[in-house]
Amino acid sequence: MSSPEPKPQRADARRNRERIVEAARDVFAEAGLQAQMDDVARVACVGVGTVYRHFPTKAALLGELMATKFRHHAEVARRWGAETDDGWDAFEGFLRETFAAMARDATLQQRMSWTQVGEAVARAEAERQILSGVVGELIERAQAQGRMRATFTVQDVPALMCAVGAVMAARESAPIDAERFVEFVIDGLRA
Amino acid sequence: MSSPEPKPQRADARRNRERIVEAARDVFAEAGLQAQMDDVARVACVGVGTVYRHFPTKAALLGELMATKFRHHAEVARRWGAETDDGWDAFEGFLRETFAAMARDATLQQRMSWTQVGEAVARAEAERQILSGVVGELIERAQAQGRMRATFTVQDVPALMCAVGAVMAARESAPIDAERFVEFVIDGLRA
DNA sequence: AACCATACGGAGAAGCCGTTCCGCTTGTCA
DNA sequence: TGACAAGCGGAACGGCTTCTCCGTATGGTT
Repeated sequence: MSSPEPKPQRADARRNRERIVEAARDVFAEAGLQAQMDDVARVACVGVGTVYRHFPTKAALLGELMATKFRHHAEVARRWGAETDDGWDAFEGFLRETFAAMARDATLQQRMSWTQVGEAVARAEAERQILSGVVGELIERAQAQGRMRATFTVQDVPALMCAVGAVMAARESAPIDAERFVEFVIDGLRA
Repeated sequence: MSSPEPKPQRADARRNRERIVEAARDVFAEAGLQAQMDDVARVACVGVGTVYRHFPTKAALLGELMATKFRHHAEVARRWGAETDDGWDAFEGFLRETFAAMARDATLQQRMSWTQVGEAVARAEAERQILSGVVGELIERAQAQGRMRATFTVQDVPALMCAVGAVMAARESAPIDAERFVEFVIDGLRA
């Protein structure tokens, strides 16, 4: 339908795209949203022009990062769902692993609810829905087995992510124990 | 020692300072941190120069806002502590009232963990410590009466604030039910 | 009323940052 | 190996925002 063969990319172009995404992940993780495109380019050892060839705007680059993140989280959820029979254990495993991943680039995670990032999130909408579906199944199973609060729903997951992300991001500029907070959150979900 | 009589301010200056703070509260609450100093000036019906006369930088203005907020929260905590004998009820009342206040200007609250805001928070450090002291007493009482988890400490309060603030701020750009989240949080603190 | 220190207004300087543009380089394919 | 499309680099543009500067206005005081 859309593009049967979207045309092969030149080898260096593919390599550069890769580098840019990696650099962006590092740079945004460290400096937050106010990191500049020039920084991304420099870290990727590439000109700004090249960055813009691959991602037409900053939001597009951010969008790619978010999509990647959602894909990764969905993968984690799927794995726990497949490997663990107990519904609650699967969900708890997923949550802990995801939170740990967030700790690494909490800054980006926190900013997901931003003005400027609104557009970026929109670009990752497909991935977000997939993630939501997978996690929803985990939750249903845990509740069916009576080990999770019945009032908790998939719609609450973004709030959780948001909260934990904010706490982790804040940790850098304030003496906050994010791990303890995570324990409170998880405890609060048990039946 | 420092300034026995710091010199009286001219009446118009005092009036303008007041106006600026009020305007800043409104403007930042509505547009978040990216609101401009010009906006504040306009809403205050004052020139930018006047804003800068009273607050040498944007961070200083933000700092004043935070200090006010901390003072207010401390006042709320004191009131609940004085009027309510049951330790848990006092703490819960304080939390709920504070969260409700945060809902009104969640944007500002969330951004408290920012690079640029780091400086602003530093300027409100004194107020933060006072607040911390008052809330600490509430917590101790609730725990002494066995109605609150013993593992919870005053140091965890910023995390709570941060988390709830983030969720409330995110609500504007995503379908998140902040009230439900607040219930989870409070439930998680009960003994 | 007359004086002047204090305070005001707002144009614009200074600087930051996303994005564009175009001359040059390089991978690819015949 | 030569030709050319695809891709690259990075100077510079333009918009936006914080902060400065200084001529003007005004509250307070004598």
